[in-house]
Amino acid sequence: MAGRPRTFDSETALEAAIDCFWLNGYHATTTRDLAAGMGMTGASMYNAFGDKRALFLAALARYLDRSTRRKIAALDQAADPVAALRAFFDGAIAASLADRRGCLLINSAVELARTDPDLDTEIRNGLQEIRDGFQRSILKARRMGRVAGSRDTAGLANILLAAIISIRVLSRTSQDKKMLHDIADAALADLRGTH
Amino acid sequence: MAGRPRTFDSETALEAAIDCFWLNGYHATTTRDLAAGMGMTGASMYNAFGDKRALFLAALARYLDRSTRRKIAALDQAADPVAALRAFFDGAIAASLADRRGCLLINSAVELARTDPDLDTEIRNGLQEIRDGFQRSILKARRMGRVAGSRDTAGLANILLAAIISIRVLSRTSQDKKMLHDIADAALADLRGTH
DNA sequence: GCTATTTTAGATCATTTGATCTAAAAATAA
DNA sequence: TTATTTTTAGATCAAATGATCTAAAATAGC
Repeated sequence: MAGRPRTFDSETALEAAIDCFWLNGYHATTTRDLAAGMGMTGASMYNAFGDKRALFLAALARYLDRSTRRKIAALDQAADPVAALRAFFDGAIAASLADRRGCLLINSAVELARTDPDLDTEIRNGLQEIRDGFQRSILKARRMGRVAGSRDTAGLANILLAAIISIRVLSRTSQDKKMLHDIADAALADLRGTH
Repeated sequence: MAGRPRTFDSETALEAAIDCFWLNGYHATTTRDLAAGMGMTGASMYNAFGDKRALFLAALARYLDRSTRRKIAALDQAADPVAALRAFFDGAIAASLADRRGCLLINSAVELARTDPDLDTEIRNGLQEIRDGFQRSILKARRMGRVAGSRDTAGLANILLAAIISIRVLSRTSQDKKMLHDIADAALADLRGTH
């Protein structure tokens, strides 16, 4: 177990792969695009990450870890769950206006749903984690008296999930800031139960 | 201007092309998939519809005509705009549960946004037509006293657009009927301004 | 230094893919 | 019939694509 040392960092390379897939989607990204973007030769890429599908799965898993899960964790750690949800949506809108690639998870859900069992599980679990994170914040808000006890927290979580999905999808074709805020505001107003 | 007669019907063939692109998306659909699905040889396909991109544009345009625009027209013709919007969402949810391909327009927005100016225009216009159709129904409802005069009708239209997008996206990965109805119910409740 | 091991660079392979070509088939018009 | 036109069938082409191979390069352990 010696051997020539790698000239690349695995995590940096995987980040580059994320960028490739994120920009053009799975099918429109070639293995040459990937190797070039990752700054390595095709052989090294296949040696380190396996085939294109395995690389995509690794890239999506890392994206979920360093992006989606991090934001959900911020929700869980926030003292004020309603303010944290507001910050979540404000951040998502700002990110969507600055970077029009949308969300890799949601893009993948649309492009690749039901093409592969492993991928399907990863996508479904990713969306479920977002929904569950929302629901935990909603439950916390309810315990704090910020959400009426009669409300269906699962239903409210679904509404927030719908909002972030539509914001991410619409931002790929439109830069209408008001529209994105209309969507987020309505979802958050549903929490309060008032307009 | 004589010549051998075609053995296929153009509209039937285009419907078959819609089905191909709808099932697997643009990039994952090969010209051989298309020719086979359309029941013709590659040469006939290229002769009648031009290249793959042109065929996709024609398929998307026809989809918008026979699917999206037809539903918007039903909204415009309805005597009761609120009931019509309810029917629109109920129909979309039923269709989404029966056919998990989602909506070709929304799928294309995610897969192909900003890859081609013509395509971009078609997608943006398609989404705009839906939004404008919603807004006309909302304005009609307001004139009938079913929506408070103070509400921002453009904002409400955005909320309905967001709802249909998220329903169509989520139905590709989930068959959770309650979730889809939660989303539609919340959007329609926003119209009324009550919960 | 020598061997074993791993990575790298670039060529290369076998398919796939978008697209076209050729010739036969099937119609109309004269 | 004959000439003309359009479509069809299937082969075919050139490029792109996913993946692999070979040989050189670069390390650690002995």
